[in-house]
Amino acid sequence: MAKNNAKQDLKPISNPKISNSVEDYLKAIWMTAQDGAASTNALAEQLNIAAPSVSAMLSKLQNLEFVVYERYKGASLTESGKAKALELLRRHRLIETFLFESFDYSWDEVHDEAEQLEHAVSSQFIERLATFLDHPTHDPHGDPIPCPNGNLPDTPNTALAEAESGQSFVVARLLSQAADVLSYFAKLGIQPGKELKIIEFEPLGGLVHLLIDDVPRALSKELAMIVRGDIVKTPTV
Amino acid sequence: MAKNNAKQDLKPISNPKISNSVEDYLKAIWMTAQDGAASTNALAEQLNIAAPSVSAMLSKLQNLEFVVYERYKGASLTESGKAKALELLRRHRLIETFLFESFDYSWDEVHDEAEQLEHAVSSQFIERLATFLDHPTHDPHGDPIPCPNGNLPDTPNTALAEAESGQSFVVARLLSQAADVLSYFAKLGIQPGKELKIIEFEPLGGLVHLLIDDVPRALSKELAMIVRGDIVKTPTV
DNA sequence: CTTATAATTTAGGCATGGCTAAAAATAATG
DNA sequence: CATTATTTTTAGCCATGCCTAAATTATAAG
Ligand SMILES: [Mn+2]
Ligand SMILES: [Mn+2]
Ligand SMILES: [Mn+2]
Ligand SMILES: [Mn+2]
Repeated sequence: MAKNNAKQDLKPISNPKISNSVEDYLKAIWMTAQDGAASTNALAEQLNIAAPSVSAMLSKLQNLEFVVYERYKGASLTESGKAKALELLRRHRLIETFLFESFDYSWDEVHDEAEQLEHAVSSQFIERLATFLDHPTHDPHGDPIPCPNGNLPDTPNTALAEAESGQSFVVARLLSQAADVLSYFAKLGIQPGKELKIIEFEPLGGLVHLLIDDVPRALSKELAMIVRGDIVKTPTV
Repeated sequence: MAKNNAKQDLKPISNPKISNSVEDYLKAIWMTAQDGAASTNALAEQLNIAAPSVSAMLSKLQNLEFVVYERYKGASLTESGKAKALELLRRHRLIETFLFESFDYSWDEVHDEAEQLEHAVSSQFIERLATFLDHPTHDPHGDPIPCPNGNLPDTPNTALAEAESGQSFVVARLLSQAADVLSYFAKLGIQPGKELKIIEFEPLGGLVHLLIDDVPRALSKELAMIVRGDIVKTPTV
């Protein structure tokens, strides 16, 4: 008859199972500010939660020592908070990879499912999953998967918009979580691994003309900022 | 800026995402009573939740029309409640099968993980999973996996305790969720698919002596009631 | 440097799902 | 059938997270 008698000690022994919400907040802080401070509004926006609720949660996270928070000045992760955030990010991206590779999820479907599953899986599950997938370093969007120790694999990060006429560009990553943006890229055939040939940049509007699978296409500057990768001087033969 | 403005209409349009708790209660009612009525205490026991909490939840389930509930007389599932319960059971058992087959989970580890995951996966995930596993009919414990329409595949259900000296018995199912019981069976090599030879039953204590993988073993009557399967008159050659 | 605007916090609620202690109903027993 | 024992419900709390409306504080403009 053990029941739920945890009652909470003053300093929780160690693993009082962080709630889904707390996990998502920590991840959001990391995504918004990495090592800097994330503002209340930015987090409210990211999480789609009203600002006062965020305010309250930031105080709570401070008590849990996941965050350093000063009123009106935003919150930044402590070491322990950062570790939790990266752990969740690892889970999220491994799950996305799995859904994409093994379950034929489309590119813009993986995120929502992973957003839920990330909270439900055990660490045993995650390590078995990593093994099953042969320890991938990047997810289907090209985002780096944090290692168990929190290291982030290197990731090419030159924007397509920074390339020049005549160059080739290998896509490594798409810096967007918006489903409509992602499926638009998918429709164009722009995905990690794909090689693009830049025909030319328009002088003023910033439009870029390029060849995707030998088909001529045009992309706005905004979208060309989202596409990240490497410039290749010597096109593959 | 949609926010969480659902507010709940009088009759919820259709899918206001049932909570984990509600799902677990419905499953517990099904497991405790199938089509009959489950008592408050039985559910409290199953779910490891205090009886007053169960009482409150049963009223709530009645309002949601998942249950017919009369004070002091227990609750029984409505059609809609039963459908939800079987849907969850399907998720649970498919997930257990997956963990066992693809992730090398041991037999007694699958349950706890599935207990969480079952609430987090979408129906898209579940149908992809079913395809991935090639539409299994039974989980690693031999429990039938409900079909999407709620049908339960047939399952051999003769207790080992009902067999007779000299007969062979093919294990199909182990009617227990207790991790210690399951790992004890695992240690003995008793698992779905295994063929046992019954040497003899002790006349009074009910102990059964049998051959498992040609090794002589003894099993108590209690355990022999948990092992379910088919009696085979003609041992395989 | 004052005022208008924007960001953030406080105040006050609400829903969900737990708990314990005490009352009430049902079931079992002499 | 009266009394005890068991089961179940009621009453009263609490924690978590979310919300809106109303301060308050910071920031930007004039
Ligand atoms: Mn999430
Ligand atoms: Mn991703
Ligand atoms: Mn569950
Ligand atoms: Mn099972």
